[in-house]
Amino acid sequence: MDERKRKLLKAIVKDYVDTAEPVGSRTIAKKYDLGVSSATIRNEMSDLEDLGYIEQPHVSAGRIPSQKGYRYFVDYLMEKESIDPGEVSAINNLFSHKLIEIDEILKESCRLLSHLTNYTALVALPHMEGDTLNYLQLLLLGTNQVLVVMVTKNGLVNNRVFDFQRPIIPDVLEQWEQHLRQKFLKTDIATVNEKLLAEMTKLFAGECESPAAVIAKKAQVSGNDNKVFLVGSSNMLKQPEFQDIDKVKYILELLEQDERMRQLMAPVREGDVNVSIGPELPYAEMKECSLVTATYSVDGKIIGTVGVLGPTRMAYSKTVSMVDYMARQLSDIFKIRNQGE
Amino acid sequence: MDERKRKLLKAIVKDYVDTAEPVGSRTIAKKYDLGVSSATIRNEMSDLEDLGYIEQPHVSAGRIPSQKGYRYFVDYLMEKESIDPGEVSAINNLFSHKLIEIDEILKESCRLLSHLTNYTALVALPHMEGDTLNYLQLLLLGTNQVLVVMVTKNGLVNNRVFDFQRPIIPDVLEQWEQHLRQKFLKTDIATVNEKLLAEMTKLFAGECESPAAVIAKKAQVSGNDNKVFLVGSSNMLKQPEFQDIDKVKYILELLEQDERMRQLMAPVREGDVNVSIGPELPYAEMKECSLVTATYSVDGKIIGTVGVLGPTRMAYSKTVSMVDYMARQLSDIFKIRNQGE
DNA sequence: GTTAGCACTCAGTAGTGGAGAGTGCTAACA
DNA sequence: TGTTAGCACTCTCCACTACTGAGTGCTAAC
Repeated sequence: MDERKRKLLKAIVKDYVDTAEPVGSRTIAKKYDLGVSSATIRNEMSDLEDLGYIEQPHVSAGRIPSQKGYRYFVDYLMEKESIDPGEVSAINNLFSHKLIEIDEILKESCRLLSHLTNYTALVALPHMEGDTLNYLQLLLLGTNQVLVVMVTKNGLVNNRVFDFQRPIIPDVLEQWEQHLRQKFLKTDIATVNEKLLAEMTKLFAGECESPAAVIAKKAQVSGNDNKVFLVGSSNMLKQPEFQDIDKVKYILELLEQDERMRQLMAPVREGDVNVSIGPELPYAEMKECSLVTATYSVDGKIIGTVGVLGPTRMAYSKTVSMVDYMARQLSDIFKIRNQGE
Repeated sequence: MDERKRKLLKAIVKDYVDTAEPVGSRTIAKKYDLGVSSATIRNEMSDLEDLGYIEQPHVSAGRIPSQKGYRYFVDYLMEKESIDPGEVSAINNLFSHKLIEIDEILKESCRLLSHLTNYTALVALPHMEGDTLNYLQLLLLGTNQVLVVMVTKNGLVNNRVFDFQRPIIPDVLEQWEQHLRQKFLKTDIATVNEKLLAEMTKLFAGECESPAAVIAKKAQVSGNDNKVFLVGSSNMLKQPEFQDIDKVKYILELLEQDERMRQLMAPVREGDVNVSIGPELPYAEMKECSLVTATYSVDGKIIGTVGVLGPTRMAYSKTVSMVDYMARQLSDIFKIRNQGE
């Protein structure tokens, strides 16, 4: 790969991303100033094809970047693009204290990301690893109902209502509370979830009305571990490469499967933006898609992921900048929140 | 409309729903036992077309039902279809106490409805009209933070954390609590939301750290008023009439607009199943769609809506039964929940 | 090593000609 | 008067063909 080939590959990727049409040698010669004629470009393109960076849909068509070609572009050729000031302020606006719930902030981030990139945006919610139980209170609602309030260090509040067969004496309730507090306060959430059920069953011993399965579920501190927001799946339909209903149908069906999306958004590595191109993605249906993700974190601990899914023919540079910026902003927001508490 | 025309229209609708192909007179004569020849059917079809119940895509094609034809079918011809036992048990299974959160139940209902009908399912979450504040407690988290827990009669739990500039004295907190309880317990949520902010601002007078907008939002009992679950939009792509990307693109874009979906799911009338056919829907993009909705309620009060969106060429009978059953089951669930309290 | 020129390939498009489905009309029939 | 068989007619759909244009690879000259 000499310098000229690199320039050529870059030009091919750029043009193909812009036009969605296979790029011919004459087009390159006219539009991009490589200082050589189309014949030379033809020779170089032939080399690039032999090397596997570009391919030809059919013999009389131009070339399009291969997965390897995109990978090379993303790893070595892509220049960092600065984000449009209007777009920066749109993102900053979002975080300017108008929203309270973490959920809402993330949902709106997702919406905005989709809107700014014109692709499909995904945001995986913060998970609770490393979080601890900071507060636990049992409250009597009426005579036969107990409300359990649990608050974690990171500000996650959980409520559970338990129905009992006979009235609860406040003194007993306080005993229970003391007991549970001693056992679980300052404990990390994983341990709480592991042991709280056993403890509660022991305490409530047969007096609680709900079936065992319900109690089991109630005795868990549940967070947003499992949630993935997804906005703009209809943007897929706007891409010229997805004009085929069957192709796009499988993609959209996949997008509707929360579990799959969760796996897709599992954090890869911290700090950096990660780009997965076509066949690098774990689902065959997405072999013509690319995913750009970045993690957001607090205290160096990854707590969630933001991402953008589009066609492999994606505006990588812009998308990477955007996802990166959004992730950083989210990390900042959570830092501010945690300081406030 | 004599009996024979009715039978004919019914046959045309049935066949078109099954095959998605315009129905010809010979097809009817062969497949449906009307006791007359195709020539007679042709004459009758010509009449039905004059009356506006069916139409011809082009001169040498069969007939398809018009919006008026579907309307007549739904209002007068459709027979109530009993639901497949397997499907009934699938629905009942869903409600067999495995899920705790109302949210989860509704989300799963939506998912199931989409899965059973093969169309797009919508569930609008219960709103709080008529609900009252049943419980209010202020809890000290650390020294500078107050957790406000509010529980409504219908079991909606709300938590709000307020940050204060200086430590809060427990006695003061109790005073505040007494005051707020006197003012708002047993009050309906609308009034609470209207007046709680003013009251809190008065009490907390300048000591609270958050900006005014955040306090305002925190001083609201927020429910699920605005949420609409939507599952199975990719099912739209499976319909033969939606093989045209542009058509389906506009529909999917519409489905992504929460506000629009909220309006679509605004309850129409109680108890009954409502069917909106094509142009009867408020959005032009949906002129080839039909929506079947039913409300679910507690104590005769509508609290939410379930619905199924599909092509106008919809299996109305089955869909109506399904939506109806699901709505009734949801009403039952909420009744049981309320009795439990 | 670069370039101009040229033959060649192939997707895409427009035009053409059945084939088939379905109708409307007419005339005969019960 | 209502029903039916028959037939001409219309129009979509599909396959086939020819043409065009984009783009290549190769060769020979610079």
